[in-house]
Amino acid sequence: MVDENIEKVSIPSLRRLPLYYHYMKILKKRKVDYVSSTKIAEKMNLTPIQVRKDLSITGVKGRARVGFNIKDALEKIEEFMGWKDKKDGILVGCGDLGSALLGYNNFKNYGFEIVAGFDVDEKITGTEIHGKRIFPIDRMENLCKRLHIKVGIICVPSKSAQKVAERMIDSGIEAIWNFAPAALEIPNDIALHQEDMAASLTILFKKHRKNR
Amino acid sequence: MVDENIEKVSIPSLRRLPLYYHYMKILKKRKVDYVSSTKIAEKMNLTPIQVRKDLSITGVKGRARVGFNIKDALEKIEEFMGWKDKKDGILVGCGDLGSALLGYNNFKNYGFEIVAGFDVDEKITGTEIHGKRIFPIDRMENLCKRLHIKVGIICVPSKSAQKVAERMIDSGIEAIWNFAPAALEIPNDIALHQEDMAASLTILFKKHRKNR
DNA sequence: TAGATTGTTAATCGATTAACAATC
DNA sequence: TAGATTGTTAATCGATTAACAATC
Repeated sequence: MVDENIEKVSIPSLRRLPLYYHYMKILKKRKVDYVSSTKIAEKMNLTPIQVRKDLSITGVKGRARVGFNIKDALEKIEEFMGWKDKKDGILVGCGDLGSALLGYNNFKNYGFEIVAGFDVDEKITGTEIHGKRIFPIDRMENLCKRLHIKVGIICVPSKSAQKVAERMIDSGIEAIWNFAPAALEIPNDIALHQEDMAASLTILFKKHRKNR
Repeated sequence: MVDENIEKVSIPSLRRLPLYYHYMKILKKRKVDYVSSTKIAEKMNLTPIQVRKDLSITGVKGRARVGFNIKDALEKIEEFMGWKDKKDGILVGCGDLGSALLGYNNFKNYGFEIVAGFDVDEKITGTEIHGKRIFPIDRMENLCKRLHIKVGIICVPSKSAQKVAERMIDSGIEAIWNFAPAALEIPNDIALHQEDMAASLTILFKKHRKNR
């Protein structure tokens, strides 16, 4: 049942669920116990039907006239999103953005931890950034295989991104989160999520233009 | 014609266009002049039809049997995406992530520039980060109004995000790029783009799980 | 009870894919 | 010329929205 749903969930739903989650977290802190789809929808300019549909994939059940139990809903969202499964990852490219991600404390709330950083710059290899050790890139394969690490984050300049991706794949990485503005060419069985500042900026600008 | 299309373009298309762009940039560097939709589609596991449909919204015309002129296509994408229009923005919350964004050089390729940072921490106000001056948050309204700044980036902790958003709106900001994991409640006429690490991570994990 | 809210089934809307004539 | 590729129109697919019975 749950496994069937995993296949069926749409990307837009996966983007909305965290918003409901953040909002319900705040309500929980305010000691609120229940919230209706109407209330949630109002806050984020969506329809109540959409909120109910999204929440229903997580398996949470609401109560007519009352709404959703916030504690339950938070639990179910965490479970469905896979935030309860612990996952380790490594990060390559410890420049400004890479360093920021190494220190991003919120990852642990989503079951994710970056266990090490890699870089080519000998000035930073051997040091620690935000408590994470930084290794030369030659050590990646050994470390990833030894610790069975499957998630890799790319924060290198675009022109090195493809090479780093290939090296990650050789190291046994199965899921790549790419922050470099580069179209990676990788096999079909490797999961790729592209974080694209260009796309984000453009979506923001287009929405802005539409409003005027 | 162009203005009609602006309304019609889908978010998924806006996310794909930068990928074609990055890829064509590389080809251009390699002195390649033309590329077919088939070739592009192959590289990113899409269909050629989808690539042609996406490209057609930008107004670029291909040539049968030859494909798309890369120089033309890059030009048209830049134009359509609004990367040629110069836009200034400010950033609030100069912690790790905020600092990284202040130093993110790629923004200028998309016509965007962060002109100043704001923070509550007196240890950093008055200093510069990556060449950008950091001001106390009280100065935001005056500066934004004076320089007609319409774009604001939020990099503060979640619990302050709502307050910062409201302050931005008071300062005349019309488009908010929110990196805090918080569901902002803002008027309908303010553009909002939520950058959600939780959503990104989850999409990556789900793709990964599906592959196995 | 009355009425607000859920959850599900059906209808609509929009994006992707297929088909194919036009073109180089 | 033959055949690869574009661009457009039509068909399909999937996500959103509407309708409404069930429920508390």
